[in-house]
Amino acid sequence: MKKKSSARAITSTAEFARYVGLARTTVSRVLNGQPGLKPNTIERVQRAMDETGFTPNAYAVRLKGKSTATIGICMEDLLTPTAVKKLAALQRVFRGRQYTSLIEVLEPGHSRRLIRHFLSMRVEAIVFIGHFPPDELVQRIAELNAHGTPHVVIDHVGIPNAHRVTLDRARGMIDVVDHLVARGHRSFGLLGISAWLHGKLGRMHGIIQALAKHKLPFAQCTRSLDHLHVRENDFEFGRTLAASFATLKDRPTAYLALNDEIAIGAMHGLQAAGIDIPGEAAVTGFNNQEICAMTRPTLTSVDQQIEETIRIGTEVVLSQIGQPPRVKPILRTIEPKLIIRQSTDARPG
Amino acid sequence: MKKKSSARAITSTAEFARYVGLARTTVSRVLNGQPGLKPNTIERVQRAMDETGFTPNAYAVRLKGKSTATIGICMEDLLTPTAVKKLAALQRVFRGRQYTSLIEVLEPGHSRRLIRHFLSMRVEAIVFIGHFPPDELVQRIAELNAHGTPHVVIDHVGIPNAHRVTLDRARGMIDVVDHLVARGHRSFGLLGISAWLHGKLGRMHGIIQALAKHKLPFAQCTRSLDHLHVRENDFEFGRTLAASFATLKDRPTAYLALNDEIAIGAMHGLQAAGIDIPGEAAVTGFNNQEICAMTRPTLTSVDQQIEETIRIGTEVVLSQIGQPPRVKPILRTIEPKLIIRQSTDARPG
DNA sequence: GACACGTGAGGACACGTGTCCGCGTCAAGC
DNA sequence: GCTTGACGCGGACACGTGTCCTCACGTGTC
Repeated sequence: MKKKSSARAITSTAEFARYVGLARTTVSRVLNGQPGLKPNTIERVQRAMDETGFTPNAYAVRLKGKSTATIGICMEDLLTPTAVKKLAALQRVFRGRQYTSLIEVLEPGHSRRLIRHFLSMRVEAIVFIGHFPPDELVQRIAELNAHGTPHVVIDHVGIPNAHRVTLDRARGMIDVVDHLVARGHRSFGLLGISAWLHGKLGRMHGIIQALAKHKLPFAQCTRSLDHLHVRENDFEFGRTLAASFATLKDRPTAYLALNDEIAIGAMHGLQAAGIDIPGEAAVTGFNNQEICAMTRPTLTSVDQQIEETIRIGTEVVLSQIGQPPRVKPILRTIEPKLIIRQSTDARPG
Repeated sequence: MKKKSSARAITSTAEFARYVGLARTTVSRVLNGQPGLKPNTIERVQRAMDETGFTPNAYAVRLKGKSTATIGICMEDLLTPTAVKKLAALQRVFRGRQYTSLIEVLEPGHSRRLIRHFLSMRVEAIVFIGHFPPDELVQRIAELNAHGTPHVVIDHVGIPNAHRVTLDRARGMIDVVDHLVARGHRSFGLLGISAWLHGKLGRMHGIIQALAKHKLPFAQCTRSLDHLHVRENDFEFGRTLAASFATLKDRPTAYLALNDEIAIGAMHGLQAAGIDIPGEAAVTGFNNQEICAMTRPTLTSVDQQIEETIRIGTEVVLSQIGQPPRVKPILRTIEPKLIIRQSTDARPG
């Protein structure tokens, strides 16, 4: 409060101790909460800190060997809502456990430099969120393993050597197909869902499995027009896809989209062609973003269970700290949850 | 590549120098790119770094007095899309200028602790993004000023002592009203827009100004039902507000919403009451989020010009570094931009 | 053979902190 | 008056790095 005109900020405990009129060691003991100090002394230091705004130099503190209590978080970007929701949840959990987060965005081709930055900051673990060039990530994980730095990869495919937490997308699509079949649908348009990615946890695997269960032949019951348009996985991609489907004679009655944006685009495309949703066509998204409740009709989607994903993820990564390196990669899967809304709430035809 | 079985990671240049077979000082000179070294020596060090994954301890480097090149970014939350977009843009700019960002979310009541954390990390400046408890923020800014640490507050009202970059919301609403008046609208419903905030740059100020320009008496031409519902500034708030408006005999033909979520909720509420948009009612949002292009009809909104805001913001904050403290707070304003879409693209019925 | 020059070794110090240790000082209790 | 604690002082060392300095070694040149 006393402004003090502050000639210049105090930058060391020595200087600060002179200001308070105590020995540097005494001040240090106050700051670290050691016993054997008079309440009066403690209060003098507290007051002086408020007056001067002095803070111990974190770099010197960490240097002396105290744990850095820092976790590196490596993001693909900060643009997709789901990625950011994961980041927010993650930072909240770490903060609750007294860890500081070091958040960085990875530009493809610079992963090596970024990891080196994390290591130079002596992070105790690294979390990867988003999708990265797989060969680059595999390489970095191998280096981290050799280096003994714990890690976890959140929901990324094709990184067999990594500890990871992955959403069971197959399970999600099984629920979607079950739901639509129960509503009477027998023909399905696939929007942006292709076979070339993922393994047993992949979407396509779930769709095939579910159709087989209902004795519906995959080849006859599904249709994809992805090859007709530039794949951007966004609203516009969904809209043009749907426009193409709308021109078909025997078009599917249900449409499964890779994500919510494509699904919403598809709804626009279908509606623009005069097709009623859900009366004449059902549409499903994936990710269950807030936006799903704001469309007309509201959009049935699959929720990623982000909170639980992050909870498990932090568990996986924190359990490695201070332990000998694991030989076998950890794999935890998360069950998504189908959220049914208006866009699938009618029987076809 | 060579795995090397890595007994344990190398943690100091001394140890590393022994590994390479050079003197510590020589290694240090290589790492800092000093002249007078044989290419062969440099290459030996590079190779050893690749083999061992050794990285210099950042805490020791910074301790020796080298600038920390770190900027603290204080966020309200990581949930709203606009806040996150600002964060992403900010980090990108700082990275391009070789600054590291320290990103933290501020929980109300803990601002003092957070700022102390930033200061202990010896950040060279602090950026605030989002809305905070004003008295708390005013206090923190005063402390930063006394401490000599540069700062900038992005788009926050009621912080007169801070350097800040603020969106001219009045300008945005003037453009909105001009547009709607040109389309023939004369009566306006206000959704979540109240007078109790902001000054000359506030929305209400712009609305009043614009209506006056068109000789439309404010009291007769505008209507607010905010008091009827719990103010949450979200989709549901907009929906219920619109439902209330729909029951009015002489309801307005145009609706100005505080943000996009309310606007979209309002569109749902009006449409549910059988009112056609834009034929029977026009709706405008604010922020121009991606979602505006995904609704039916697409939503006219006001773009925050985030890129420019951040560009100016970094300019303001970086210009303070290494300079004597400014006595007068800097204030830069940003002109928003009206994006016209379907939701206002008709003359009232 | 003397000299300059290029290259690297190795010692020294500083940065700000935590912690240990021995030594004063002061007050209370006998 | 003496002992005994409680409390604080001040010296010392370590942490890993950058930088400066002196010194040694080798090579090429005159």
